[in-house]
Amino acid sequence: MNRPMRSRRQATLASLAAELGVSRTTVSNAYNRPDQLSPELRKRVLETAKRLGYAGPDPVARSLRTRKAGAVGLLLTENLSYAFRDPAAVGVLEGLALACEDAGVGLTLVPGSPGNEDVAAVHRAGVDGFVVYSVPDDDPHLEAALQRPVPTVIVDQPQLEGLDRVGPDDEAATIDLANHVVGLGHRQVGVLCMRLSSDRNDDFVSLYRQQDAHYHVQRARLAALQRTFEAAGVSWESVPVVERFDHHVDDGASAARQLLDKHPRVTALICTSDILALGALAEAGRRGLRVPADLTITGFDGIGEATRAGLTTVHQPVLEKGKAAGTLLLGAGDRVASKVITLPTELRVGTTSGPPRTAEQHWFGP
Amino acid sequence: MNRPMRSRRQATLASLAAELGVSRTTVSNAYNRPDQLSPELRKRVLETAKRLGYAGPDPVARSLRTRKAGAVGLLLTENLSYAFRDPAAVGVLEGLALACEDAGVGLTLVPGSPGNEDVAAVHRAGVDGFVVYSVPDDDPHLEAALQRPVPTVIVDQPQLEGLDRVGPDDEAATIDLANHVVGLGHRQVGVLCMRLSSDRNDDFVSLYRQQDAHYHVQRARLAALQRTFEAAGVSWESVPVVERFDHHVDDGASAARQLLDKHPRVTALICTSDILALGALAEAGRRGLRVPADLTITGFDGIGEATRAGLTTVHQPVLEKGKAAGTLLLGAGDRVASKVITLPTELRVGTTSGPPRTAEQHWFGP
DNA sequence: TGAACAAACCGTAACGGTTCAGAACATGGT
DNA sequence: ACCATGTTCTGAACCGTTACGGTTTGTTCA
Repeated sequence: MNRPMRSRRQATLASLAAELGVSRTTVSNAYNRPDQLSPELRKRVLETAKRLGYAGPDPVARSLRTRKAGAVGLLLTENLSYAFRDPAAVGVLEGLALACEDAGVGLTLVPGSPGNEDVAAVHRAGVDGFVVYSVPDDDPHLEAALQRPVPTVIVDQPQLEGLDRVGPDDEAATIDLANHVVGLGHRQVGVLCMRLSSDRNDDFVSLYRQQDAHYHVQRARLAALQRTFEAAGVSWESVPVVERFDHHVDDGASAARQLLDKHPRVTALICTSDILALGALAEAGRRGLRVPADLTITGFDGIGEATRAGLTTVHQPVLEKGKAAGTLLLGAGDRVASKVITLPTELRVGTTSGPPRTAEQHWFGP
Repeated sequence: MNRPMRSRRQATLASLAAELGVSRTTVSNAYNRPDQLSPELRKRVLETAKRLGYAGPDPVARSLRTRKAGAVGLLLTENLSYAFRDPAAVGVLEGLALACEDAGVGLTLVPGSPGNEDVAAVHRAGVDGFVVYSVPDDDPHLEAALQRPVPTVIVDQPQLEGLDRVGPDDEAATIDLANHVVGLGHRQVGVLCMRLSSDRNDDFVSLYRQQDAHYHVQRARLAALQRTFEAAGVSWESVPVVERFDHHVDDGASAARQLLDKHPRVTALICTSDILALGALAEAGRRGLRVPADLTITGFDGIGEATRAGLTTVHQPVLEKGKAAGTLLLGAGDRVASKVITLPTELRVGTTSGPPRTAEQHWFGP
């Protein structure tokens, strides 16, 4: 124990009132409505409180009475590290925390009971609302949150009718990016993507698995790529897509390795996140491939390290995303219609994208 | 509003009991002690609950009665971004979140009411304990937390007698690093450090300010550097130290610029964090300085990006730090003595440190 | 037959506050 | 002397739950 021993039992508002010979109401007012009692009495109350080691009204009891928990809950995907290791996710967290701080409420990370579908923690969380960040379409925790009589806001995914949501237009953004790559002349491309479903598949991805992905964001990005490349005359079936369940830089590297080993003629690697792209970049270096001369690499998100590495990517305002989610939730009290906020994205062309290697340019020669 | 309209008033345990014609105790038992009632009745209770839109016992009321909030509070420094932008801090957060998840409790980020000393949020937080991360020696929020009748664990700083704490041995680790730099032959060094006090000073630091720093960690690191370099015959007064209030890569770059502009003959830049070092690295590149041929740069923390950049740094196990804080706090219930956990650190020599430039080696020549 | 015991359920008293409608008293205006 | 107004404080109800110590009912077994 690192606290000094107080009296036999912790002081309460009632014991304080008894000690002072005043009513509980008065003590309560001393803390919450200073104008409701004389300054002298208030001073006496506060002094006695200090003497008795009373740190003010119990937050939980107060919450019960006022029907305000003073905190919003954040539901992350089952794997916490997944969220903390990606600066894009951390950015959302920061934005949300900022919004909460502004409103003077806490932000509670609700334990996800990794792996299993134990949803009890969602029911046990003393919060005034939930922000659900990037979970699969049929996530049980989301469902549990919706059962609670508090508002819920979704960030990124899933996209559900009638629910508040904030996120970018993944499809439009990806089309932009794909057009950039197509415009450079690439026709032999490969794709590195994140987890598509809750069953692990660190391997190439079938067309079916792409379309059946449980994660809306990945599904939308892949679909947008498919659409754009097919419009450019590239058969999507011929485009190798490699998936990674985990989401570290090393996973991006190993995915790039796997893809390039099998498809060495690929001239561009489109990654659905910057983290994966950074890994791909490392792998390219390891293979002695010059970027972008030998290989174009693109990311998605626009995290700081990507900018520093000169990565061509789609930047999305993650901080604003978190903030928007927070303000949306905190202002959801008496709103009647659901609200969807679409955030702007920006294609940022860096130094990792360029025309395909000259060896292949005879395709376009005279 | 994004929730369907329930009945006139939210269902409670009592209304459910009334509807069913059983006692509240029984309904409570249906949720908390299934063995205390017949399976049929329990099923009936749960079904009726679903029909009435009752999502289970109210968490706040339950907390009041059981005297368990089911969450621990995290107190960060006044500036949230400060914490989220540094992967080292995020690592601690992740570790702590992991420990909380294991224990099935939430992790609440307590709003710090930026800048001002409004400590109310600490008193309003419904939590079973506090983790205080890296705050100045006299932080009012820490003081407020200690007043609450719940255990508190400190991470990194401050170092206070009789309080639980987890952190590395900053002094020993820094001495290791300094000896490495000294051993390479550097005698003209500069230092980039983080905020030393709550008053902003983006400038060179006086000796007095170094020793009077309100942040224990920075004070310890600077003191260790001073000790080691003076032992090597370097007058510490001649060593330029530049401070940055904020803590982004750009701040490291500008600090390096400021220092090198005034002291171009410096052969090594010791930074008290990897973030600052990464900035210094960028600035060196901008100046056309080769690292380490022209300039040695070192960091502190061992974050991922630093490793990828080949930075010479001191690695500390941030994830374990957070985890240790969590387990320490969660197990603090009936402990009687305060506990201090010192984490191991490791000097990681990368490709950014080497002997000083040859031009100056005539100092040591025959 | 009835004592013993387990299973199923219940009543009451907290848990520690906030809120609201007044009571008691003083002040000032007419 | 009377009423209106304001200040300061109080009593009781209520927030939704769980802990604790019962009671009731049914079964088993000597």
